[in-house]
Amino acid sequence: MDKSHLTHNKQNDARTYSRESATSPTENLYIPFYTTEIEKIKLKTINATKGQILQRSGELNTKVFTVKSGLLRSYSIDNKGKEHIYMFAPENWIIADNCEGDIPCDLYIDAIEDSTITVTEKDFTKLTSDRKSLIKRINVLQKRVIMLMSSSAVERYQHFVETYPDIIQRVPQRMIASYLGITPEALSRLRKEISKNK
Amino acid sequence: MDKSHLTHNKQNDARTYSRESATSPTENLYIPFYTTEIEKIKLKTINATKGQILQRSGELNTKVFTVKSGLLRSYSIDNKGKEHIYMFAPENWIIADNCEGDIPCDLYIDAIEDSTITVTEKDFTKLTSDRKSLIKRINVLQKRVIMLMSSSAVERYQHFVETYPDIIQRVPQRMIASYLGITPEALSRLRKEISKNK
DNA sequence: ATCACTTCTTGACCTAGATCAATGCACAAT
DNA sequence: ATTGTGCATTGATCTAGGTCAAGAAGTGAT
Repeated sequence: MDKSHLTHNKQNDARTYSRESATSPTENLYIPFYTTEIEKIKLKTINATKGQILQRSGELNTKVFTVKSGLLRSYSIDNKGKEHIYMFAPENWIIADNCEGDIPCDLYIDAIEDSTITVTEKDFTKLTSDRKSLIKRINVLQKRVIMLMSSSAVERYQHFVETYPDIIQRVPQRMIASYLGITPEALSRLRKEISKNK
Repeated sequence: MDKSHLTHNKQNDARTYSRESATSPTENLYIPFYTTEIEKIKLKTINATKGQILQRSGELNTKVFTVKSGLLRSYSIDNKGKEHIYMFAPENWIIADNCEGDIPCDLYIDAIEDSTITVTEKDFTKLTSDRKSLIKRINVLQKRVIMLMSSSAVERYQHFVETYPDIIQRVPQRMIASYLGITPEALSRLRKEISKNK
């Protein structure tokens, strides 16, 4: 039996791998919403050791982290205590929760490797309205990704009902199902369950 | 047995429901990336009848649709022919595929109700670099949402391997699993299957 | 009124992936 | 060398949700 995948040594490979090559600036897809020209407020550089937490879910006025070396990740923790990784951020990537100034963030951010990071303040006063819209949109998508990873169909349905009560009235159920990522049959049964339990 | 949920009449409810109230401008989370000031190029207003397709997956130079009345949706179709709705767009919402000018789009857009829509051209030449970054980010999230809804764990893993070969080398498998939305055990088994079948 | 069409529901069965528990392994600290 | 710790693997079993097929009920057109 082929066991080559069992003996693959991650750490050694990493050392011989060019860390810059796979994430060229033009391929940097993780930039959340600032450019370096505008928001150089309270910029500082810090070192984080492996496992160090830089941001916790529920915090306010979260920062924007630019990874100089090392590797960060952002993740949420569901009601069963399970982690769901939202993204990884290697060298030259930017990572942050896109929550607005006075809204508690959803994500934890910590260091997977010892890392050097620059930290910047968010400054919403300098954002144009279209960039604010974009950020809102990213936020909605962030929540949707996390829900798809961590919530049951029932939870996703209930969230949809609360968030878009008007849409429910106007589209056939099979489309709601399609939006939620389940079949119409599953949605039908799930609605029956919900109406039974109240 | 309670059958009230069975006799609920969607259409009649919709008529007595204020369509404006639930989607006030400040709550508009679907704006993709333009504001009305900048991109008023080739703006025209069209009427679409229920079921009419405004955009197909694979098309280039797709437009931005602003819904004046009615209801649109965007969706992808997977390799089994199944539709996955990415978003709904009722009155005053903006809907588009965020694909860049010369890249074929992923989404279909059609009318769920008879609708009146204004159509605008995308103009990437007028975008600042940070807005381009934001759009790219939205694009990545769009793909991730669609993948979470329509692809198996194996497909999502293979996509991850291709997209982030460097990350694979640097993080423990349980974190890849967490990113993919599956358990470490499932990832282990799935990798075994893949290595067996080649 | 009737026919065609679509949506929703329900039942029976299936499957991808989850859960739980045990084992083996690499690596770090002593 | 040994003990601990975290990670990957494997097996056994469970379950949320999928698939397939058959009705029921609403809607629209003629």
